[in-house]
Amino acid sequence: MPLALQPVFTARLCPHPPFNFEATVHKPSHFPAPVEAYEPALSTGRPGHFWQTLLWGGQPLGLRLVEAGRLEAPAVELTLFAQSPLPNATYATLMRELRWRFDLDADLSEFEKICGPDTLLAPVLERWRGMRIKTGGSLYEMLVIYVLLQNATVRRSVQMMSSLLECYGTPVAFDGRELYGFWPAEALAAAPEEDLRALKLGYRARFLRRLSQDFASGTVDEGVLRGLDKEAARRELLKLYGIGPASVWYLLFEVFHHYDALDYVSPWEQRIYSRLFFDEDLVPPERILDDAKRRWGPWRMLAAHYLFEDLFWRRRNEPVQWLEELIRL
DNA sequence: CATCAGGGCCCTG
DNA sequence: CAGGGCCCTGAT
Repeated sequence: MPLALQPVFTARLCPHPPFNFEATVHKPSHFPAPVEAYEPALSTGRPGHFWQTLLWGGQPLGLRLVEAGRLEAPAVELTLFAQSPLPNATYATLMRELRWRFDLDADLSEFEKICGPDTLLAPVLERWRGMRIKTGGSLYEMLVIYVLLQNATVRRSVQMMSSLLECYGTPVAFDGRELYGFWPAEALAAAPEEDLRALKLGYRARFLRRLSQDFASGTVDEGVLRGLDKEAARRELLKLYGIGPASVWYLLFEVFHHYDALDYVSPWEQRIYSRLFFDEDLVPPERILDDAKRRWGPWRMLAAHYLFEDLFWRRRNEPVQWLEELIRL
C-alpha cells in the first residue's frame, strides 16, 4: 500500500517574467521515471499540472504545481502534500529550494537580448520563451540519474531506475497520483553490492554505493558547491567517485545552473548538436564548442538547452527519423 | 553462435 | 596521457 499524503501547505509563486510553465516543469528529453508526472493544459481550460515527490528531512513529500499565469504575468499555484503538517520554517526552506530548482528568479532579459536575434535560436525562443532549467532532485538524486545514464541506452537507464525505485523507493499516493519517493542515501550505502548488482546495474553498482556512502556520511555539501564558480565546482565534482567529465557537464548546468557550462560534449549530444547546429551527421566536438561559444557566449549552454528541448517537443508531434534512431527507447 | 558499442569512468603503466 | 576492463543489452 502506498503511503497516503495529504495537502498541508499552499502558496502562490511568482516567477520572474517571462516564464513558461510547461517548458520549465517538463523536459521531454529526459528519460521518464515514476517520481514525477506532467499533464499539459487541456482544451477544456484545465491548466497544466505537474506532480513530483520530494524527499525532505528524511520523509517523502508530494508536490503539485499548477499553471496560474504565463509569460509577462506568471504565477504558479503550489501545493505540498505530507503525512502530517510540517513546521513553518520547513515550508519557508522548501519554497527557497523550489525557487532554485525551477530557476524561478532567473533574469533572462540579457539572454534574450543578446541571443534572441541568432538565426538558430530565434524561432525556438518564439516557441519556448520563458523556459528555465529544471533541477529535478537533490544533488545526490541527480548523481544517481547521471550514473545510470553512463554507457547505457535510454531503455537501460529506465530499467535500472525502475528497479532501484521498486527496491529502495517509497510508493506514495497524493492528489490521485501514485509515484515513488526517492530513497535516502543511507539506504543504498547500507545495501550489499551484490544486491545492487542483482538489479542489473553492472559496474554502476560500485559507483552508486560509494556515492551513497559519501553522502550518508555527510562529506558532500550541496550548499557550498552552489556558491562556487564553475571551474571550482567542476574540480570538486570530479572528485566524486564514478563522476567524470560527462556527468560533471550535466551537473554544472542542470544542478548548479551555470548557463555557460557547454565545455564538453559527449557522443550522444555530439550527434544531436551536429544536426541541430550544422545539419550534418557528425561534427567534431571542438567545432561544436567553438561555434556555440561564438554564437551564444556566456549563455551557450542555456541556448543549447532551448534547441535541445525544442527538438524533443517537435518529436512529440511528428517523429524525427534520425533522432528516433539515436534514442533507442 | 560471436562480437560490438552504447548519453563513461577507474586504474594502471 | 593512452588504453584495457567493466555490467548488461540489443543490433549485426
